[in-house]
Amino acid sequence: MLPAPRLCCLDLDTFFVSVERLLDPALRGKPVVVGGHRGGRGVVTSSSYEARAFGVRSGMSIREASERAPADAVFVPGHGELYGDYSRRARDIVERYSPVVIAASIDEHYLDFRGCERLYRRPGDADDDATILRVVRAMTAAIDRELGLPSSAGIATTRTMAKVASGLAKPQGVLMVAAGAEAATLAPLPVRKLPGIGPVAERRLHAVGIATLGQLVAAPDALLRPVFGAHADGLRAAARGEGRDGVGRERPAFREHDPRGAVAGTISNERTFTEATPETALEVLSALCERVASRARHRGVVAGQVTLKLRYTDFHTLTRGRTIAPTSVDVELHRIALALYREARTRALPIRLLGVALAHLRLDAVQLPLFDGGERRARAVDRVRDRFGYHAVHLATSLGRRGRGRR
DNA sequence: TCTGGGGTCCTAGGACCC
DNA sequence: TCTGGGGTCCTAGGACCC
Repeated sequence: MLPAPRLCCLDLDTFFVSVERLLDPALRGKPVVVGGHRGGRGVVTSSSYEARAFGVRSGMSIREASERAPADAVFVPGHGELYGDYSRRARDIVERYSPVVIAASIDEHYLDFRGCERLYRRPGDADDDATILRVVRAMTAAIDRELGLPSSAGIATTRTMAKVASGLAKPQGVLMVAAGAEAATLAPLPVRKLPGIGPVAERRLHAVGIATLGQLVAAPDALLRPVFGAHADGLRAAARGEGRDGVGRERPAFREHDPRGAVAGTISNERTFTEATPETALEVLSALCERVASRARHRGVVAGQVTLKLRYTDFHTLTRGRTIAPTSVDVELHRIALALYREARTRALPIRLLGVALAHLRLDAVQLPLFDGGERRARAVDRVRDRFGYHAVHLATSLGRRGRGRR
């Protein structure tokens, strides 16, 4: 028996633009570009359908978007702080409709309706599929009514198929792909529409004459194998709409930590310049370390690994990382980042980008939990550590870590 | 298409240990 | 001293996503 379409991808339409329109209703109906001021530097993070009609797309440079967008288009830098709030409010609504909700990104949630059919059934529903479809429509209507945000949803037998369906449903639509209809739904689509096929894979496929997912499914092994090796079979299966069921794992940043205190995810901060002088680079490096250290402390974690990212003006990019005794102290992180920077910077070319990333995060036994009074204490701990070193301050419970933390 | 900033996941080689 | 194989950690790079 075929599995029923019960996995749902709920996607907020042109999310950043929609939030900007809540803040400024005058933006409604106009071409809107979020990401920067007209003519400035940066890239488009979101554009309205009116702007897309002129060829403005996410990821495009603001400069190019400025050339394409009509005169009445509005460019806004965006309100990054607010998007997370609206995302959480959308999630609160979504959670009323399904017991299993996974946040995949700021504007995308996955829901699992398996086993919910009977709970939601109404006399008028023709069958279980109709029940789920009605519930999902009610959910997007609630998001629109309560938050004023448009959204779309796809419902299918696999998470990937649901994602593709939500894209096909936009704007403000709901599309269910019936069990068994996956391959036929995907076949006419360009290969790029399949999650997992990015610019590189797309280029390689085009090079061997494959443009659509239907062609990918039909492609002989001899054509795919030289290009994708062992991935060829998986790629073809994905293009047929086959995949694991279930909604997958929660985003690491939202995931619970494991019993030993390890925390999933990374914390990073980077900055792009047109061309940085060595003095600027050093100043920025210090600022980046302060930022990631501060964010780590607010999350109540220490980092066991620091990675420095460096891009030269010719776009050659390299990373240098080091495993360290876990810390979230600015000066400690800065000392390591500086060493990595000196190690990485072998060329005389000016620098285009600098980044600092923290990984191998774990809960900080010293400053947990980090609420109101806790934050003041953490700051005090930081001050002491800055003067006397990390190991100057430890709770009894964290002393056991010291031996293991050292190399 | 002259290219931000936040991420996740995967691969692959080498070190090191048993 | 030479020869293994497996497991795990570390590091660098790259593809991809929103």
